[in-house]
Amino acid sequence: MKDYKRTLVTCALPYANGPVHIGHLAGVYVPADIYVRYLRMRGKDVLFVCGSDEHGVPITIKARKEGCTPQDIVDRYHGIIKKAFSDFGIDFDIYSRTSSDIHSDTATDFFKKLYDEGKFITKESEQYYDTEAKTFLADRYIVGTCPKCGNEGAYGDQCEKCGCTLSPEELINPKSKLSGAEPIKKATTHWYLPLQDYELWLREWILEGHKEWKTNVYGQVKSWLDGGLQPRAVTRDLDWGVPVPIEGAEGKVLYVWFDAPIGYISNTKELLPNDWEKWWKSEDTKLVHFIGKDNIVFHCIVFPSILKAYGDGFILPENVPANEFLNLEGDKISTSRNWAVWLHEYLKDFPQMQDVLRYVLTANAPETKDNDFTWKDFQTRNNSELVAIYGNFVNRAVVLTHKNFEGKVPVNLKPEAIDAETLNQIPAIRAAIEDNIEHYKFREALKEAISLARLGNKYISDTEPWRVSKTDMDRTASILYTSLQICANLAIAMEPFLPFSAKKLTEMLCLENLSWDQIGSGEIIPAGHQIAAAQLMFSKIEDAQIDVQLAKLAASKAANAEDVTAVTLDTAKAECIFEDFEKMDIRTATVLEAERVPKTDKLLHLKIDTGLDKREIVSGIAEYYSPEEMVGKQICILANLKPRKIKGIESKGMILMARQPDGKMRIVAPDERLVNGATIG
RNA sequence: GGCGGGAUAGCUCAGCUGGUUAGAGCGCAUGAUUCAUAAUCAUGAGGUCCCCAGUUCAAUCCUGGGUCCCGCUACCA
Repeated sequence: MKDYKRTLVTCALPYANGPVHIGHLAGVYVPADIYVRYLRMRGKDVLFVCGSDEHGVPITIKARKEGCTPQDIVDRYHGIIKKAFSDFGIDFDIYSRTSSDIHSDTATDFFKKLYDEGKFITKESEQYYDTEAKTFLADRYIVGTCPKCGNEGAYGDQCEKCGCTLSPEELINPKSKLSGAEPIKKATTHWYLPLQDYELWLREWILEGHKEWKTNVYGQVKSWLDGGLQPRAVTRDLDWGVPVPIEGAEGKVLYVWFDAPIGYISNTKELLPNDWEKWWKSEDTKLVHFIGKDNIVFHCIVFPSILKAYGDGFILPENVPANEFLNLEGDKISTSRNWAVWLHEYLKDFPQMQDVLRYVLTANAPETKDNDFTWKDFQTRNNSELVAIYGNFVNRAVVLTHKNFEGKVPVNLKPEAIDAETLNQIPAIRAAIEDNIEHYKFREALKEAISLARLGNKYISDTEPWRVSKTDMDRTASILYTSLQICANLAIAMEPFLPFSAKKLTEMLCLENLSWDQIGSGEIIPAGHQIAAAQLMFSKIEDAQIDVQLAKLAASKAANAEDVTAVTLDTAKAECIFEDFEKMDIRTATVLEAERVPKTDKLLHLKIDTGLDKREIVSGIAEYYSPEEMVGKQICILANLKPRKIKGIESKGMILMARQPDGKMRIVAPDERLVNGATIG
């Protein structure tokens, strides 16, 4: 392996439109923090960089909703997020923000250089434009009726009621969120980074050069590369962000995904104005990006391509250890559904128990696949691992020392073989911890570290100092001497994982300035050294505390269920006149034939008898009805809807459906058999 | 439908380039112990390694097909 002089560690910039939850912590920040703390304990030169990602459309939406400015929003969440990280011991060298001036300058410089050197291409496209507000509309700024569920408040990119993804063109009756006006299509020009130009280079760099990357990362990159890369827009029509530094580009900003990763660089610059370049432009700097799996493409394809295009010696990541996702009690974590454990709330309910969460999230980290966080597991791991194994061992050793030697580390008067045999196992454990951390396997590394405490418990059980002390104080001295050395080893080995309790342990042992290299030594604490009174590092978590958390989640779930019903039933539509209704040609019809549209999941291809004619309809009901049960069914259709081609089939009309609170669609059919073609009115 | 990831003990997960009785932690059972936050230590029970076929002297691991779960993506008038 290459010998690097320093390591630059970055964490995905959290998006400043909400607080952070356990999923963020488990996937990105805790593993990165372990890695950094480990390197620091080893005396390595490390820089740990992060910050808030503060641009982009969702923040402007939130601001509008709350009647404040985007800056107000990001100021609020930047503060909350920064505090949460600091409270959990995630000690960045700098946690800055992309709304800073230095970031704006850096991102501008990147864009300008690429622009000047002709690294972009421009494309003109038609996008929705609000003539009253005189601005182009981002997808999120367009609302209309969802074509799938009829929700009138669907956004241009997504309907939050049925959860489907949309494009603005799909919305029925699109309206601008800004002015309420009906938007018009207008041409706009944007700059694109032609990623396909970097395809060969990316292939060589990652597919050939980094086969050791995690399978999920490698696989995803390969999938993108094999699928062929497309030019990617790097600008947007928006007024919140870094302005595009070109004449005639007023009202345009850099796309948030262009500027956000540059934030790693600008934050480094902010911290080290004169010295930042060695972290970004020296071949002997090792760059590691910690991210979640949703960010793989940006960190492995887009950002490296930007750096490559920029040139000037910027280094590329040596690894991108992306984690999978953490679920909560069997369901996906969701901010909008309030299905999450928020860090600031956790600390209210479990004050001073950061390490317990750090432990559980690491022991059950989603390193190879999505994992589930359950409160029951949280409780069990705390009680039977942290309390019973780690905390208990330390407590045994310290209490016995006070009982027998007034809290002074005894002299190793009468060593026996088992002492050395026990201590001799520590170097192997240390090596395993190191190897696992260096390969980003933190779950396994933690297990090894905890095994030190297991070793200690076994040693005490085997040597029985409480019994020996009745007859042989010299031997007791050696046993406790050895036990305390194991405690000291633990204090060092656990520091990267559980820094708060490691600090407690270090204080209990009255030690300071420990370094990683001491792990394996049987002489960390000298004889005669006074240690402090025993204090508990961890305490038991009772069922009642867990029940409170489960009740909280149950309340969230109940609130959501009600919400869904309310939204489903309540979206009253605007008044219309009889003539509006009269335009609709709604009729009865009977399904003659039905089959699945090949290569789709949701579409049925139906042939129906409308009385007037026999025609074909494509309908997205395959999830709810099989072709067999559709044949012969009488249905109601909107017969004069403008035909539209779906998957190459001309669909003439639309079946009337009713959506149920659970989201499923049911056919609205006549109560009794009617003649086909009867108009409904 | 396309692509990627996953499926191994009751639970959460390891298993490197195919090779003797498939591992760990928790949980469970039994025994020991009482210094310690009813903690610890020992022993044990638990597995058709998702299914089918193939390659091989040999498959949890490789190949093909299938099923189920997660993510991205297409489709929904």
